Amino acid sequence: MTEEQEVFLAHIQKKGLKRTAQRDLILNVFLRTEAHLSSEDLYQLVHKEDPSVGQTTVYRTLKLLTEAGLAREVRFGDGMTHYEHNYKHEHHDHMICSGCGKIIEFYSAELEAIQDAMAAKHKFEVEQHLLRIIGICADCRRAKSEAEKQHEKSPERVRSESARSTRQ
Amino acid sequence: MTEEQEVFLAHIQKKGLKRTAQRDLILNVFLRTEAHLSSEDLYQLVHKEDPSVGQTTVYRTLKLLTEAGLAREVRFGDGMTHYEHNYKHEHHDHMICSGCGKIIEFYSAELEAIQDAMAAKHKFEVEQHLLRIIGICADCRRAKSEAEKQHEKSPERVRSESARSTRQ
DNA sequence: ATTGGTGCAAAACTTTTGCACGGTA
DNA sequence: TACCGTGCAAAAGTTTTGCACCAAT
Repeated sequence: MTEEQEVFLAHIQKKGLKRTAQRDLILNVFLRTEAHLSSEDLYQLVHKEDPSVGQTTVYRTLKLLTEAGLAREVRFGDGMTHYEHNYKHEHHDHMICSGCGKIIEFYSAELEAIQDAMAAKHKFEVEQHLLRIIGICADCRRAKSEAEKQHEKSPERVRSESARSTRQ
Repeated sequence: MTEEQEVFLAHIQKKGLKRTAQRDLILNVFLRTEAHLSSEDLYQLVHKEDPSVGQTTVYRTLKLLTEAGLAREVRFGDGMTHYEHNYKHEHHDHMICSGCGKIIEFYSAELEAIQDAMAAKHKFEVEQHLLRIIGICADCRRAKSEAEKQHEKSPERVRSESARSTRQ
C-alpha cells in the first residue's frame, strides 16, 4: 500500500464513502502515469485494463482524487481539463509549445515569492496559483528556421500531449 | 471614429473582409464595457440594443477582435472564455476570489522579468503568458471570520462576474 | 439492511459549422 | 456580380446528472 493509496483511503473514509475496485484501479493507473492526463486519456488507459469501467466513474474519481489532494486540475486551454500528480510533488509551472504541444515544467522560488508578495499587497489570501507560458520551444524554433532557409513551409504540427485538439 | 475602430477597420480591410453594422455594434459595446466579458455576456448586452444580432456573430466577431489585437482571450476555469480589452492596455495578471468571484488585476515588472528569464533558460520563445492567483479576497476573508465569530456558516457566495456558474 | 457506487443514456453547456438568404464592395 | 456575413438550427465536444441495478459497510 503506497502512501498515496493511504491518503486516498483516509479521504474516502473521512467522507463516509466506500472503497471500490474501480476507484482503486483508477488511482493506480493515474499514479503510474506521469503525464498531464485528461479524463478521456485516463479513461482509455483504465478501459484497457478493465473494459467494464465507465467514463463517468473516471470523471467522478478524478474529482475525488483532487479533493484528496492527490491530483491537481490543470487547464491548458485546449477545451478539456487535465490532471497531474499533486501529492508531495513540488509546485511547478508550465511552458507550452504552440508548435508541437510539448509541455515543459519549471519552477522558480523567486517567482513564487513575488506572487505571494503581490497577493499580500492586495490583502489576498492565496489558495493556488497557475502560471502558463505559451510560446515556441527550442526544437520547433530550430525546425522553423531550417524550413525557412530551404524556402519551405513552416514545420508540420506534431500531434502530442494536449495538442491533439484544434478546437477552441 | 476612435483609434480602436480604426484598428478594427484596418484589420477588416487587410483580410479582405467587410464592414457590417453587427460588427460595429459588437465592437462598440465591447469597448464601452470594462469587464471580463464572456461571449454570452456580450451577446446579452448587444442583444439589448439590437435583438436581431445572433450569438454566432458575437462569437465570430470576438475572434476577429482578438486577431485584430483589440481583445484578449482569458480563461478563468469556469468553463467559458472571457475577453478583455487588449489595445494599448498594459499586460496584467489576475487574482480571482473563490468566495465572490471578484477579479483583481495586478502587474509586476519583476514577475515579467523572471518569467522571461526562465523562458530563456529553457530556450523557449515566449508568445504570451498567463498568471492566475486564486484565493480569498480581503472582503470575503473578513466576512468569513465575522461569521465564524458569530458561530454562523461561511458567507454566501456572491453571484458576480465569472462566478455565475457552479458548473465545472 | 442501508447507504453509497456504477454504467448507461440523456442532458447541460459552450463553441463551431452547414446552409440558405441577404448585404457589402 | 461576386464574395462575404448573418442567423438559425444542428452538430461537436466535454462534463454532469437521473436512474435502475449492484456492491460495500
